[in-house]
Amino acid sequence: MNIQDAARLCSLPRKTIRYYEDVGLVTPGRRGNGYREFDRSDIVRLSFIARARGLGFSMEDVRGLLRLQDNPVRRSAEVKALAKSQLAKLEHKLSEISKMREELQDLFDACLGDEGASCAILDGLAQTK
Amino acid sequence: MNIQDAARLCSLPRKTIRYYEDVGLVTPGRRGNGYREFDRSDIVRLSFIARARGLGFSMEDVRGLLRLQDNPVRRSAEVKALAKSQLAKLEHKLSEISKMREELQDLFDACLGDEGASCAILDGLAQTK
DNA sequence: CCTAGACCTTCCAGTCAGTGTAAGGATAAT
DNA sequence: ATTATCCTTACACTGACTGGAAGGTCTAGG
Repeated sequence: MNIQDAARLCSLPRKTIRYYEDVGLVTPGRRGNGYREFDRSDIVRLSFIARARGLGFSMEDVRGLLRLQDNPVRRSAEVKALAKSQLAKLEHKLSEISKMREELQDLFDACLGDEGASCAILDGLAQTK
Repeated sequence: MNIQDAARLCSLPRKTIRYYEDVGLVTPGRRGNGYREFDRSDIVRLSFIARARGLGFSMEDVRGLLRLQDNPVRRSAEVKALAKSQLAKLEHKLSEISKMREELQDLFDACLGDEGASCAILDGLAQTK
């Protein structure tokens, strides 16, 4: 299977698949003409990566997850620890962004949004508290 | 005032202040010896940028906000429009990350996290749905 | 006057996870 | 044979900084 079909099957851009090969996450075979040849196991691996990235895992973490996935004597506790750390990161981000939204919403609500120059948002940003 | 004191007053790393000058957001004066000289208005401007960045505005947006701040005949409606778009971005991010967390939490809960190799998290990532 | 340490400067490279583009080779359909 | 669509590599760029090297300046103490 060529890269285009692989891309369709794992829902990743071709460029991204080449990049993942560059950084050593996948090693599809090569045909005589230099074309990459993707088989079923490459697609499974790429989909695994895509899903892990979709949960926000860093490339470094994905590497760890793949290492565990490839290791038949892994301990699921180790996987769970990675997941826990990632959950914490997601929750941290959520609270950060949620705080930003609240602050911005307050400024937004205080701003008249009319044709005048006076603006509570700019005032809020400029204030030397 | 030298850059170190400026950095303290606006709560930004020195490196970041130099970067903001590089990209044209601030233009502190220069002394005879080549050192930057920050005055009160530079600090206000840097704090403005820091606060806007803290609300998640992109550098591009910050540029727009500064342009409006500098323009005495601005319409506050324009500022409010920027804020609205930023609020929408924050909410989009929140829902994305919230979805990630939910999915990951489900896998996390299903994983035994013991000394065995069987792992619901890896299975969830590997499944070819 | 000299020196040590703490400032300051510029410039270049690296981060993360890709994405865009150019130049060129291979294959498939007509 | 031609055209269109694939495929390849290599390099540059993104955002928003951050780190480090190499070198100039300033201040305090001896």
